[in-house]
Parts: sequence; structure tokens; C-alpha cells
Amino acid sequence: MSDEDKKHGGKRTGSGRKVGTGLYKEDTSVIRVPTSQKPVITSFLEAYAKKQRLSQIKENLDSIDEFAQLPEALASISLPLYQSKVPAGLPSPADGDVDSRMDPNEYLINKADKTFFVTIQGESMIEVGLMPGDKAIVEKDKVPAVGDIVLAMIDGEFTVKILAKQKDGHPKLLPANSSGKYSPILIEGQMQFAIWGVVTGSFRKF
Amino acid sequence: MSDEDKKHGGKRTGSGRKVGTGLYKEDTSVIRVPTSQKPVITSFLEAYAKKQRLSQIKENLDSIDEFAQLPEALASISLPLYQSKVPAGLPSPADGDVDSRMDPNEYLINKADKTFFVTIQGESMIEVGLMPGDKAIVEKDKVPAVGDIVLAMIDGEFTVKILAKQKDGHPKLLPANSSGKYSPILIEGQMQFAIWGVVTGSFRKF
DNA sequence: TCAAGTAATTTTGTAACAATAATCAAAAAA
DNA sequence: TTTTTTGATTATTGTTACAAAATTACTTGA
Repeated sequence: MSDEDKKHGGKRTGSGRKVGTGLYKEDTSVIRVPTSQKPVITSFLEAYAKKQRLSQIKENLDSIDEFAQLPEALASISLPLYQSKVPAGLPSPADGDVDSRMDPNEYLINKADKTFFVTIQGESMIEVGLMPGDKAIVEKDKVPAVGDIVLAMIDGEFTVKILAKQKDGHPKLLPANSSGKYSPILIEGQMQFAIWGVVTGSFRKF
Repeated sequence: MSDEDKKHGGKRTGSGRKVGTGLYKEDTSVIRVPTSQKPVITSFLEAYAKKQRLSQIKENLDSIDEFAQLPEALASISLPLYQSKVPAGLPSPADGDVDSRMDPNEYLINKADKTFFVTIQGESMIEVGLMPGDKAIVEKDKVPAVGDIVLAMIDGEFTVKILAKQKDGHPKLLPANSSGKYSPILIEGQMQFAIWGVVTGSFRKF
């Protein structure tokens, strides 16, 4: 034929658009919705798409905040977790851990064999959200740092406080209650003092 | 032919399904959504459908359910629990004499298939110990009572507040923050309002 | 008159389609 | 050789189409 077949190559294996290059960076599907709610849902999805976009950028930004290795996968319950910051009428899973399911045990407890619970007694730690009756999660082996919430024993009494340091280097235990009802506890040389663990979390029932 | 044309009438004007007899009592359309968000959206739509249904019967103050999600098996960890009352003796959290053992999942979650979590956003509930970032445990089916902490949806926005009643019987949502930065939310007839569940507990990591 | 059968019509979840977008590799140009 | 262009290939995405189910009305036989 007259046309001299200026073809540009033949097979192009591996070519073509890549998966995950869409708006949401994931698989999509089609659902039917009431028309009046369509704008609500689309605005929700816009927010979601934005979050996905940002999270990808962040991923490419060299993860700084990643000390702490993954704990070995154990538990597997996981209930739905929604972030309640809702742009437009839907529980927005966008933000942080997204729509992930969550297992409280797994979330809260790192090393089961080094962990125990204590019941909070007074109101001295109320400003970090520890109310009387709350269960504090204490991890025994964790090295306490200044600023950590710790379970300490002072002369045989246990208490949960914030660990700080005095000028002379001795430890100091601070309450988290600005009412003035609680005072810092200054640890002196002759006192019996020990830190039993670091409070890594808490939980409560209403 | 053998068949003697047993026709059952001809025209049936006015027959057929009536418009507006669908789930949402309105027109629908089709949209494409990220698959991972499909359950979130369908949950929302179920609630919406229910609302449409109820609005025909002129009901008020209903609790909306439907968040259904598949639970697995609960991971059970039972760890020692100490009442930090702590008698002078030295308990050894590591082993031995333990007050009781406790599994946070078991302690916190009553009906796994009716439970989900939301992340607390603002400081409006700080005085009941709900701090930003805390995970609130929401139970769907629980009948909300005055005084309960509930997850409510108002005109498409979600919020966690204390349920109360106005003098005229309409519901009212109270913050738990006396700083004055947050005001009670008065629910009026024309507002979209639904209670999605009762907050039965919370947990956090430090 | 009543029950069962048939027709008419809407709803609804999903498949299919076509236009667009993204990506790769060969070809052409520099 | 290096860069740019071009075409091929495949994914995404909004919309349409379709078939099964649902709902209502009408007709007919008992």
C-alpha cells in the first residue's frame, strides 16, 4: 500500500497508566445515592481525596517520626474508627489513621508481659486527662524520661505523677492540677523512691 | 394455534410502582466512590433513609443506628490490675500477688458488633476527661438518657456532648467545659438531629 | 365479591461504555 | 548521544444501560 506504515513500535509491556494513580489512590466502586445527598457525599469525598493526596506527599517526605518499630502483629479484632472531624455530614475517616479499624488492646498495649494497670485515685493528674477511677496503663521496663507520666513509689506509697528534675539533679514529681491543691513532691536523698513504670495510656468506662 | 389467547386485559393506566416509594423517597443517582469508604457512606445513607422514613411518621428524638461493621474475635489480654491504694507492703507487679486481672477489651467493650470509635477533636468535653485525641467508645444501640455522653449529628456535623433536655422538651447538648468557650447547643425542630450512639468509655495513649 | 394472574411502572445494584488521563517505549529530532 | 515527540497501552471516572426485584393496578375466573 502507499502508506509506508510508520508505526511507532510494537509491544509496550509495562506501559499504560499505573494502578493507584487515581483521585483516591485506591480502588473505586459505584453506588447509588439519593440525589439530594450527592453534594454532601461529594464534598466529603473531596476532603478524603485531599487527605489521601497529602498523606502520599508526607510519605515521600522522609519519615522523621518513626522511632518505634512495629510490634509483632497479634490481636486482630478491630472495630471501625472514625475521626469525628466531619466536614460535611459524614464521619470523616480522613485524617490520621483514616478509616482503620482499631483494636484497643493492640492500640494500648505494647508489651503485654511488662504491662499492668493501676486505678487512679485522686485528682492530681486531672489536667492530663487522668480522672479518679481511670485505669492507667503502666509499662514496667520503659526508661522514664523527664516529662513522662510515671508510677512512682515514695516511701512505700504509690503515686502517678509527671517526672521532672530539680536543679540539684534529684527527681521531682509534678501534679497536673493547677488548682493549688497538690504540690510538687521533691525527692531527697534519704527518701525511698523508685519508679515502677511509665504510664503509656489510660482507659475508662463511663 | 392451540393457545386461546388468555390475555388478561390491556391498558392499565395508572398502574405500576409509584414514584417516591423507594428507600429514600426521592430521586437517586449513581456516583463512584473509593471502595474503602463505601461502608462509611452506606452507613450514613442508612441513617438518612431511616430519617426519611421516620419523618413521614412525624417522630422526634430517635436514636439512629446502623453503623454495622463486621467484628472479628476479640483479642483477649488479661493483665494485672492494682488498686493504687497500695498498702505499704511491696506488691510486685511483675508477678505474684495481684488484685485481679483485667482485659481492657473485655472491660471496655460490651457489644463488639454495635461498637465503634471516634477520635475526640476539641476541648469541649475536657471536664469529663475527654481530651483531644482520645478515642471515645460509642455503642450504637444503647438508648440515650439525659445525662449520657452521646455522639450526635447536627445538620451533618458530628459532636460528642452531654445529652440534656430543654424546657419545651427538645433536646439540648451540653459541653463539659466551664471556660465559657463552648455553649450549649439547643436543638430546634427544623434542625437535622440524630443521636448515633452513647459514649460508654474512652481510651488514650500518651 | 375475592383471589389469582397479568401488565405497567419504578427502584436499585451492577455491568458496560466512552472519554480522559497517565505512563511507557519506540521513533524522530537535535 | 541526548532529548523530544508520537503513538500504544492501560487505568480512571462519570454516565448510561440493563435486568432483577418491588410495587401497584387492572382483569379474569371461581
